[in-house]
Amino acid sequence: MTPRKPTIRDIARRLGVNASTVSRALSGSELVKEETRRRILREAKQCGYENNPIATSLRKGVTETVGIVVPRINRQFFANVISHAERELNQAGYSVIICQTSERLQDEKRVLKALIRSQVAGIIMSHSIEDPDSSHIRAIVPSRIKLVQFDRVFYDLPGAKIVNDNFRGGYEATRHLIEKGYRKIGMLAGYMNTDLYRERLRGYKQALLDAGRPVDEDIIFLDTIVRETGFENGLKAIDKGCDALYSAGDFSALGAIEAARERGLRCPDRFGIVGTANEIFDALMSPSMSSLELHPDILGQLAARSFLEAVRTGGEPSSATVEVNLKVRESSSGFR
Amino acid sequence: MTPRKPTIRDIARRLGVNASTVSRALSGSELVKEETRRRILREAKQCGYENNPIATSLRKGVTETVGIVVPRINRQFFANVISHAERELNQAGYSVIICQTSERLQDEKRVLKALIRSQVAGIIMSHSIEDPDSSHIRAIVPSRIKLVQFDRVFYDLPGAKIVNDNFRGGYEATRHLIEKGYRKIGMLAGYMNTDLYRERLRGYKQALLDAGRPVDEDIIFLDTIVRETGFENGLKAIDKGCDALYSAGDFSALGAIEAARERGLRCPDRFGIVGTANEIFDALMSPSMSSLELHPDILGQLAARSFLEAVRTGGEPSSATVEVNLKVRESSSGFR
DNA sequence: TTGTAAGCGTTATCAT
DNA sequence: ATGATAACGCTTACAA
Repeated sequence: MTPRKPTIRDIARRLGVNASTVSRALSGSELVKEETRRRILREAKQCGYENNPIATSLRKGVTETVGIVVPRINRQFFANVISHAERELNQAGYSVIICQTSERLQDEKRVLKALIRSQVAGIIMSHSIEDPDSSHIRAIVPSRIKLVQFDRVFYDLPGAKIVNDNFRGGYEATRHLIEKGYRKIGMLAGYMNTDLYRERLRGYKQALLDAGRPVDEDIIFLDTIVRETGFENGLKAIDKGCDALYSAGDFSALGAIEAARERGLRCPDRFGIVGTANEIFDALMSPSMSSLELHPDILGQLAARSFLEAVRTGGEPSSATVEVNLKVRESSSGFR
Repeated sequence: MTPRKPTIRDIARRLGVNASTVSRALSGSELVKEETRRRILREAKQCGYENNPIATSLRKGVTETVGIVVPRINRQFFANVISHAERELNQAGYSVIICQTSERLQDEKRVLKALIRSQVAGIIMSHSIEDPDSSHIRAIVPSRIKLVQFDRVFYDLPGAKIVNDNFRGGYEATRHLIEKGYRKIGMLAGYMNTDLYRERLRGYKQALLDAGRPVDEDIIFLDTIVRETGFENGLKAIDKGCDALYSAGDFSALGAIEAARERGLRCPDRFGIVGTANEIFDALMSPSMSSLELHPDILGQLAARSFLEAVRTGGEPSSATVEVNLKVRESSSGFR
């Protein structure tokens, strides 16, 4: 027999005060006499009272929950962002609802609607690769909800944008390959509907220009960046005379190394490559892979803090750019 | 100016019926005249009505939410379980709140309490390594909440247990090493307060016994299984004459390979190893690492379905054991 | 088949 | 400083 959980009314009755007084005492209002407050707090603790957040939410019209929306929970990068954001938010008393879109526009709409409907206080998201633009997000997310985008962001939406310094990253990776003596450097560039890939590409081009080299659109591959396409485009790049590639992803970089092997070019002697994301396997492969290291932990933390700060101040969440850094390993150690 | 979202009362008023009728119609009750139902549904759709799940939850005393509790969100294995469980649950209309314990008992208690307080319908969890036993879970989780444990489970708790066939896994991995000609096979065994490690160890021992070999407790390392301890214990094992190890984790296996290298033993010729979990890097390393492949996707799916089925039938969620399979690669290809 | 009314547990408003 | 009261939006006996 479970005796029903005590409510503020139970406490009120036992102490001969009114429920509203108990509510005030519990929520730390100034308008309660010190002694009354003490009696209430003691009784509450004593009878194991616990606030019912659902009732509070119904009354207030908002929950202490934040939705995190990512393309895939099980991608290392996103898992790390989520992990760190979750920690921050939990510490601040927020629950976290996690949703994945599987890179599908339809799913993104669906989960956003579900989050809104359950009255989350904020949404921290990285949009799907399928999104043609931000219009559906604008249409679904009401202005009262704090919106924090990270990694893949739409600049025409309100709210915070927490991003990697992708321009800088593309620039450094490419400059590094140039310095190591590679002559014809192509790029596995990713999807141009996503800002972060456009930025990495821009960095790549700028590095070439700054080194007085031509930009050859013919060796810039605007394609998905998975292992298979990395292999295919790697072959094409090599056949077009490339002796190095900067890849906007590590898996496609992996495919490109396989392509070099397929063509009998030893990496790094005859073919250099730099990937992006510094996946665990990069350091363990042979040759080990140079890669642009991102910082999902910091992104997650900043995203969470941006939201929390906005709640505290009542203002808009604030944006940030996170530094990236190049992990130099064997795969780009120089043309010989 | 946002016009307040329509409620069932708004619909009721406009149609000249009672709110309760609208509620019934929307929840698919039989007790509504076909025509009335149609009018209500049409009006609801037309005015963009959306049910407020918070009000429903307050009324019913339970939400359509499931809590998933794991030691770390960003561990590949757990991220995969979560990802697949989330998909199943979302499809069934459930939200998913994800919590991590960082392997700490205190955090586990905290998040469990938070989930209970927010009235989740079920909890899918894998307990923390720090847990001495199941008593805190029993104390916190009320019987009305469906409990589904996976991977790391306590058998003395009610509810479902979805586990890998760890005994079989440990057995197969060890038998494989025996067949490949390794003579003295040790084990990086993990934590004995966790059933899954006990089972893998049991499998290891049984395989040795079945092959007529002695079980030497001196080369069974009951320690954490991370890269560092894998290295340290790998050194010890080698110094005790081991020429092979079965490791209950891939990272510790990695450390052990490094230990072999440190001692000048070539893997796999003079030192064989089989890891566990089939992490992505296993296939990319050199030598590539043999590993016991687990199936987090299936675990996640089964855990979610077990919960959903229990809700449907009103009964207890049902348990399952998932097959594991050995991925044979270079690191165990034979003593020479 | 539909309406009435009470209530889930909390908080905000107004009055005292 | 406290109390009374009315919501928040929905569901469910019970009545009609």
